Amino acid sequence: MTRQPDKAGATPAAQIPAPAAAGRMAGGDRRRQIVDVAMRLFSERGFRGTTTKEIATAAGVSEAIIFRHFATKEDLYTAIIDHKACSGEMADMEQPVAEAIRCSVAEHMSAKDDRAVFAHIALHMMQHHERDTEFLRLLFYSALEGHQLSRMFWERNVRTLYEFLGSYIRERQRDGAFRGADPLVVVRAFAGMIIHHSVTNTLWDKSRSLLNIPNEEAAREFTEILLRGIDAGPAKAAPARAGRADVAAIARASATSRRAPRAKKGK
Amino acid sequence: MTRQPDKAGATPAAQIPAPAAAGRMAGGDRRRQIVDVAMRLFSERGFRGTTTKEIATAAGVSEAIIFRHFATKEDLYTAIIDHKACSGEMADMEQPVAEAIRCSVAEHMSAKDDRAVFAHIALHMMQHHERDTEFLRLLFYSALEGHQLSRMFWERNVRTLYEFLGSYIRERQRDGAFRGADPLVVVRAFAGMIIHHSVTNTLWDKSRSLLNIPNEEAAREFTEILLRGIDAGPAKAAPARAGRADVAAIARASATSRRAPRAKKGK
DNA sequence: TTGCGGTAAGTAAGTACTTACTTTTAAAAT
DNA sequence: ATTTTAAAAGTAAGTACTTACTTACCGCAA
Repeated sequence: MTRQPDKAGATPAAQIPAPAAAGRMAGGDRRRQIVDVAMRLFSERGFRGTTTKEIATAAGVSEAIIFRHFATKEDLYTAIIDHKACSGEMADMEQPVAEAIRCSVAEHMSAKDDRAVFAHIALHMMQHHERDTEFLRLLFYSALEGHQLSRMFWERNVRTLYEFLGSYIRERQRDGAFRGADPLVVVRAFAGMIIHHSVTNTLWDKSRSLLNIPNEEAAREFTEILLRGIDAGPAKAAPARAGRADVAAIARASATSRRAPRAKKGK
Repeated sequence: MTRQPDKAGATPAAQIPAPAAAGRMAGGDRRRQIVDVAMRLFSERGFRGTTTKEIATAAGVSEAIIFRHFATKEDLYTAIIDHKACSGEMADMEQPVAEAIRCSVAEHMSAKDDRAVFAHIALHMMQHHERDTEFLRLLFYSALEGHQLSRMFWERNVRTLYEFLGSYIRERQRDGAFRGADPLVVVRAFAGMIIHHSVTNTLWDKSRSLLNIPNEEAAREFTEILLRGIDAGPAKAAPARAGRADVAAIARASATSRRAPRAKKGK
């Protein structure tokens, strides 16, 4: 098996996607364009999987000008973070939560219209994910590759969402509208439905071959499940206590048989 | 900024993690060991981010040995898939669903003990994810990098889960135990809670700083939310119809203002 | 003695980053 | 209005090193 001349057998696609801008550009514009191109490529192939040459070609310039604008490839990444964190007036990274809050969710909250509150948040998140697939992929690559972006997003966004929704749930629990349950677990359940749905759609089932529903329907159904799920109801006790005991039982059982396959090499 | 002598400033960790086996090995053993090591490294740094040199060093052999066993790096990846798909009697890739089905879930199903059914599946999946973090990361890298592994897993595992749980839900709907709702959406909601919880724990919040609960508790609460969420109940109509109409409204509203930022460069 | 597990030392094509040099542009000096 | 100037935009061709993969050659047990 002799070596093939073009070694890019792995991913030959997206090689010369857009020679882009032709003429000379003002410094700031070029810089922004490079960040834009880099973001796209990093989201497609990851930080390690993207070469500075590819970025240069896609931006329609020589490699050297990338290093005129950014000292290192690493710096390009942090530039992306800055760009996302504070690009003008619409900070992308705070959009999903912050905008949702501002945009009418707050009033629904004071009106205690639970369905409207949760459905709005769900729909907003889904629409955001659908529109900015690039960013979702970037986030996952970032988490896997251990870059700052994911940590920053987690602290700024996810934490905020948990606190925000969590405190609303606590309030409604005090109202007697929701049953007693750890609000953070409830938020995780809700966020899980939404985010997993988005991730599935953008990462695994792009063709929607398994499940193809419009965002509004998904948001409505997820909200319905969650709200019925945490509804205080007419003091209805959990019918089957067997389930609980049983879960604990199999937990114990399989905890013992943990060390079976992976014990082979020291350390 | 002069070039540093060791350029590995990006990720200096895990460079010489395990020189591993010393002496000569039988062909088959060595092969399996290499696959094992490669799997670990691919899950940590991705396919593109892992060099054959690193794999060789971690396996305690020279690089040439790797290419004696596997024609290309790509081949190593497919070997991982084969290893996962049909390693002896316990096919790892079919474990989460298939084993859960065999192991007592089936009886709970025929007994129509919904809580036991869902809690068992949830707990089983979570435990599997927790034990095999490596595989979870591998799956995500695979999805992002566009390798076969993720597609194969999706077809073999996720599809099965959806069909399996979906048909049970349909059955219970016919029984009048569950309210009418798209079973696939319900499965997505449930799987979302579980998988997002696992993914969060292994990818984003490893320290559990946001939410730290044992798997059994998470499984129990997620099950509770889902089952109450789809319970047929005493024919209780959805209280606030406002939520539904409203969701459709904001969907329409934001659909118009879609093309704002990303319209700049042609393709 | 031969087949197999193993290695040292390549090789060609990347890979991040530099250097030395040319062109464009826009404002200050004439 | 023209010339000067100088900063900034740009390039071609490196540099030092990595990377996937090869070749030629060991040593040892059956």
